[in-house]
Order: sequence, then C-alpha cells, then structure tokens
Amino acid sequence: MDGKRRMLHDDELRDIKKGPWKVEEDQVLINHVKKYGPRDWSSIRSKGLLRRTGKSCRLRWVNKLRPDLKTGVKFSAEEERTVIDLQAQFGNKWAKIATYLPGRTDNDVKNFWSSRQKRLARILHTSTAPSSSTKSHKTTKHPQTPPFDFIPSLKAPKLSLSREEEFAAKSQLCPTIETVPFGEVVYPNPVPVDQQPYVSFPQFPILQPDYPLLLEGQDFIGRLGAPSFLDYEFGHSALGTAQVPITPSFQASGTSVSHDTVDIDSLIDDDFPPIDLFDQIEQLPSPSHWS
DNA sequence: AACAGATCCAACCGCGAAGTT
DNA sequence: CAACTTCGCGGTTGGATCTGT
Repeated sequence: MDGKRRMLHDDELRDIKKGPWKVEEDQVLINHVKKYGPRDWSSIRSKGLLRRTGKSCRLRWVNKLRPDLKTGVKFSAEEERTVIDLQAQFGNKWAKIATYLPGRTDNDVKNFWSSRQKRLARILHTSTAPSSSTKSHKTTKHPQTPPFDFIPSLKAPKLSLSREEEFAAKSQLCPTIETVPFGEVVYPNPVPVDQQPYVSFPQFPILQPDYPLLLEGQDFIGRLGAPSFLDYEFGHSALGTAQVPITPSFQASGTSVSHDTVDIDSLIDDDFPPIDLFDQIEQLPSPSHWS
C-alpha cells in the first residue's frame, strides 16, 4: 500500500463510530436492507450513510434488526433442550445451531450457552465446597476460584473430538456404559466410595444409511419437538448412554430426585441445570491428552 | 436503602474462508 | 494466481439490570 492510501485508511479508522446504536442509525440500516437486501454492508459506510463498519452493520442487522427475531423472549425448555442436544452433536457451532432455532441468532445461542456454563460451574463448585453455605444455591462467595478442580476434563483445552475419541474419553471417565432411559439417574447400590451416583446421557445416534435423523436439520428438529422423540430415539440399541458422576450434594439441592430416578424435564428447569453436564462430557479430551 | 455478586446481552475483536480484482 | 476485500463465525468484554444479603 502506498502512503496516501495508508493515511486515508487511518483517517477512516478515526472516523469509525462504535458503541451502542441509535434509533436513527437503525433506521438507516433498515432502509438500506429494504433497498438492497442484507448484503453490501461495506457500501453503507462508503456511501456515507453511516459511520459504522460493514462488519458492525451486518452484526446489528443479524442480531437485532432482522424482523424474524424473538427479541426479549427467554429460551423455552424446548429450545434449551435443542441447544444442548445440538451442542453435543456439533460442538460450539453456534451459527449452525442457531439455524435450528427460528428467531434465534448465533449470538443468542452463544450467550445462552455461556451463561448456563457459568451457572453450572458455580453450582458444581458450590456443591463440592467443603463447608459451602446452606443459603441460596444461586450465589457463591468464591467467584474467583476455578470451579472444576475436581473434574480433570475441564482443565483440558477445548478440543474437537472425533466420535471415536469422544466415546473413548467418555468411557474412560465412566467405564460403565449402560443402556438406561435418557435422564435416568443410576445410583449403584450399595454405593462404593469411589463411585458417585450417575446421571446418564445419550450418545447421539450413529449415522445409519436409512436413518434420516442427521440428514436434514429440519427433519431432525421437527422430531425433537415430538413428545416421544427422546424416548424413541434414545431408547434404541444403536444408542449408547454415557454417564457422568454427579455429586451427592446435587441430590440435596432441591431437585426432584426421588430415590433412583429423575425425570429429564426436571433437569431443564430454571433452578437446576445439570443437563449442562452434557458439556462436561463433550469437552473431554482424548485420553492421550490427559495428564 | 445500599451494596455486592450474578446474570444478561449488545457489541467488539481476531481470524479464516470466500469472493473479487 | 497472488493480493486484497468482504463476510461470517466464535470468543470475549463491558455495561446494564436483576437478585440476594
């Protein structure tokens, strides 16, 4: 690049506006999209319509101005379940996951997941603290303490695992792979000292040629909504069930755990999110990465 | 009522892929 | 085909709001 061009670029950078959007800016952006469609973001700036980068314009449109968005509506239990299932399947592919959730953006999904993660982290930490407060389980006095000291997998870097690695890792963490209904808590009886109670989770189905589940997202998501979906899909022998240890303190934290089982829906309510344990399973490194 | 911590979420950044010149 | 630009994605940050003490 020559000097003239470089200087111009710097001037442009200085002229870039950042921060919260004003109503007038939104209107300009909306008008642009009406005229030209959701594209040519950079031209918005080059035409002098806004002092925002094309990138910023696109983000604003996608996350806030698109007409089909569910703004201000919390994730429903069904949406939560979908995110959790798809995250287990795709990993942190938020944009992809968002395509399964009408009205939700990748940012929404990402934020949702992130907040659930933090919440779970705190709950897990609180539940294992030696003399944790008996007060509200939603608060903690130890926000700076790494929450997952007791779970080796969570100290490992995020990895994208192959199905084989994933399965191996899960098996290593929880050698006992059983086929029990989705969401069922299995308490070995009697409970050995080194064996926590387990909550079981499904493996996603291994792709089979005549099995439409993973072929078309819409088909998949439509089936997710069916009341019998989980029972049907996860009850088949093609599926394995991974188990993840839960701590005894979970049992005392107000869940509907009754004796040996817990209904999966009770795990997806606002006050008790242990289904986030999916993530602990999914983020397991392969055994070769364990130290 | 005041404060602290938790939660939510809008917006930014860096990077890589795709498209264009 | 290389250089450059634009776009899209995932991660992160910081401010506003909520909630509990």
